[in-house]
Amino acid sequence: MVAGRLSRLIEPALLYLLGKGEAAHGYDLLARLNAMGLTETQVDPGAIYRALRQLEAEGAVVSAWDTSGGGPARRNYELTDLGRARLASWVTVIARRAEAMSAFVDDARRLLDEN
Amino acid sequence: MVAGRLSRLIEPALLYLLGKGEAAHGYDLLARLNAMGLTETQVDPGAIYRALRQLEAEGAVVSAWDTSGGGPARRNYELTDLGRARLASWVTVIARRAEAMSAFVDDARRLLDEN
DNA sequence: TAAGCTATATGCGACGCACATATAGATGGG
DNA sequence: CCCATCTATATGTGCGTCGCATATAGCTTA
Repeated sequence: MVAGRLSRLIEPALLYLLGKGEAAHGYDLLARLNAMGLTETQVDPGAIYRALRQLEAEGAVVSAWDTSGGGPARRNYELTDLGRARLASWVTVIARRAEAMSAFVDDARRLLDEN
Repeated sequence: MVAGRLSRLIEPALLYLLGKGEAAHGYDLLARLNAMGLTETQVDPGAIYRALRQLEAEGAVVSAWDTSGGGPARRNYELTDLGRARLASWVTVIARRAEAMSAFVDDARRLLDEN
């Protein structure tokens, strides 16, 4: 019942992973994002691909097909300067929210412990 | 551009405020919720009233009309045991998410500082 | 009596996902 | 050789949570 969504963490997480500079196509990012444990459930592939395309439409990333390796073609993504700036914006927002949430948790725990 | 939604913080915040036991009708909760600073923008009254009614439908709160005071009638809300349990569930979820977000912020800041 | 505050409520639409499904190239086993 | 499976990208659809607008109505004050 009580679940809690991702609430727009996919986008900043993708920007972060791309900022780390390793090979970066969607399917790989999907695995790495799941490994980060930011999310409570497995991340939906559809959400990844859509987020990447929107980020590209906004100029935060650029992509290029890679047909060199075996298997189906990969769309490789790279972070732009605008993308780095976008990540920085996200960080301040998320930091503020994390702090507010921690404070709330402390208050609520105190209340619950009172009984 | 970079905004970040409430991501389901209204419901736990309401449960918390009701748990503190003070007079509790929607309009008052609205002001107190805004004072908490949990949200980046002002909370929408519609969201409050809808959340309260849904919580009542789920048995987490109960309400009663109060026509004693001046001004329009107020619908006073009270937390149930089920509501307290619900708040406890939320707290564990939010604590985990806040921790993950803090860790992400640290990592991302380290990455951005590398330049 | 008109404006403004208190108080509750609904309509509508956007956005971000969850779940399902489609496609297709490559690879390995029976 | 063909079927299953893995890799990889992509779209369709629907739902929940708001954000914004609007409606209503009682009471207060100028």
